[in-house]
Amino acid sequence: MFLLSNSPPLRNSPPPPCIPQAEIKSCKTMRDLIQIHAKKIKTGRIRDPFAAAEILQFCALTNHGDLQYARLVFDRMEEPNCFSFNTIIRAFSETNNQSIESLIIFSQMLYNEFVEPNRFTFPSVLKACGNMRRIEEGKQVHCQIIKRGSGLDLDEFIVSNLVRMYAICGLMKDARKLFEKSGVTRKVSVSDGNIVLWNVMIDGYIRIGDFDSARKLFDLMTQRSVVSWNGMIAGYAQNGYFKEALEIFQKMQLENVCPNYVTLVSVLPAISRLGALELGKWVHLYCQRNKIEVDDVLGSALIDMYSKCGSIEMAIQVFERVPRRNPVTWNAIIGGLSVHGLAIDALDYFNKMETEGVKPTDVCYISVLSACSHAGLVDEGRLYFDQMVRIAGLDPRIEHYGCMVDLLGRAGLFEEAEEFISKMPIKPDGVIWKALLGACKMHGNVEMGQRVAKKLMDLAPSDSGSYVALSNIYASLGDWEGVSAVRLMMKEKDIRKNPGCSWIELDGTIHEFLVEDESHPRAREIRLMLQEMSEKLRLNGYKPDTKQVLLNMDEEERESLVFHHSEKIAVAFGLISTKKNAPLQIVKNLRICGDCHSSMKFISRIYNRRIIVRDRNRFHHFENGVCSCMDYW
DNA sequence: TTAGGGTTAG
Repeated sequence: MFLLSNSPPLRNSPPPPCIPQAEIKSCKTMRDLIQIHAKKIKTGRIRDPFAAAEILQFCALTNHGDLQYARLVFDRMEEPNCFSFNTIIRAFSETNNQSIESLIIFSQMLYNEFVEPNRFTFPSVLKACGNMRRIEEGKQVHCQIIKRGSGLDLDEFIVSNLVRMYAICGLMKDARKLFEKSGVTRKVSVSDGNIVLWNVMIDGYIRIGDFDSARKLFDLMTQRSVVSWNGMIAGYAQNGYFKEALEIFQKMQLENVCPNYVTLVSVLPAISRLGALELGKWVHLYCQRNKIEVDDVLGSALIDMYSKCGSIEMAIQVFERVPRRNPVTWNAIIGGLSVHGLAIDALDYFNKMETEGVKPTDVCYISVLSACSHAGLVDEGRLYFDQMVRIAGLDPRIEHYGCMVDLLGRAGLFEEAEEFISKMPIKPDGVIWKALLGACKMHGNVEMGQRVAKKLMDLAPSDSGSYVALSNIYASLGDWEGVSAVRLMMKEKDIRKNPGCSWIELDGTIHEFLVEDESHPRAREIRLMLQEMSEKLRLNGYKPDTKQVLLNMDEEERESLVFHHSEKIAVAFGLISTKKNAPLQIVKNLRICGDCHSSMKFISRIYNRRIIVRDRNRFHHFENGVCSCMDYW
């Protein structure tokens, strides 16, 4: 309900004196405001432009306001002054998807003979143009600024918003010109207003993917605000430069800059991807010590961090304490349980979510189907897929089809899987065929394996994955001729296997290892540990599995090679660097190999260690000679 | 004024 006067304002009678401002300042809700507004309409005081402007400001710009109401207040103003125009333009420029209103009102302002846009008008108008990526309108506004003179083009707010507009639209050359013209690059030190300009430029470079230029500017800054740090961290983290994101985050601590809410939400995904649990725990503690509220967004990031860093127990704990849960929060926990192989729990949480009235999203169904597939729950998987389509009315995406093919393939239902693919309304991608190929390898289905590998090779001729998988199928059946043929093909086409890489975090530092890696400062001790491990494992009945080695070498060399796989080096380093019985956590960029998987089982028993390996697809919790995946991965 | 987030098949 809008309490707006329907009677036309009396033009000739002067408005009564304005009521004290404190009345509106004490408003806490729209309800309070509406009461005062009604009173002003009744007494005629609304005709005082200052009183009306004050009402407008509350509705348009405060947290408890209502922009729709503000628009009606503005439209009813008989002669809106410059202040009111600026207020409403600013309010719309800051509201998602409504920036166009700012431009419409701005053009009304240009036609209004009683008001002139001023230095407070242009920043918002430029912001609106930037938000909508309307560079043509933006350039026209830029012309207006120059044409009107009065030093508008030197105003720091206008300049920074001009630079922002060009930067956000990707026109970095124009942004750079203005940036350099502003003189900030010539100043010895960066002052509180200039930082904004630098930040805007950094953000612009990151948006166009020019990380070198962004970093150069960042490094040149003699003073930075938390926004400068956040910009670099979020930029790196969202574009896959996880190590760089952590490096900046750590540099930030060294320079005694306090991270804020945005910093933490931005850095957590990088921590998750790298599996840096210690750092993740530090972030969580930092929230608690500095009273940074763990809301649904930060909570989701923490849940994801704990689950991706191997601590599903902590992920559950954070989930239970989050004050409100949105679909992403639910997805984070369900996805976490799923990659840890806790399919039943994942399905329990899914049901809980539905009971609480939260509608599952398509992303959630991906986690649920993936959980079913890893646990071999074929019937449940079929049921959920059906539920998603028929009841939830969601269109399956390629990821859902991928899960289903994986589910059917792992269960050995080859015909059903192939038929499923043939009926897909979307063209199957490489991942779909890889899922089926993986199933062929698992069940030794050479005939289908060859066909699928051929399809994959046509689809992505330079991707080593299909060649490696086909070679592994031959190898698992002892067909060495087949293995050599694939090897020859790879050699002819100069296709190389992606190098495996594993890492382990100790005291907040990430130690990375490649196969046969000797580059670590403690390489000698690691080598001795690997020898000791090899002897102890053999004494306990371990037999090396060298089937998956692609290279042409004799058996002894093959055995040595598999024993120097990156994940084993990481474990050896963990064993010599941590206290007795302490759990070890390893992250690997590819899937764990069969030999490493069986070795980890032995190591967990012989050395009495819990070993958690996160591979490309999921978690393996090794304890007392058993893996949580039950060898089904 | 500037940055503004989290979840996703193999």
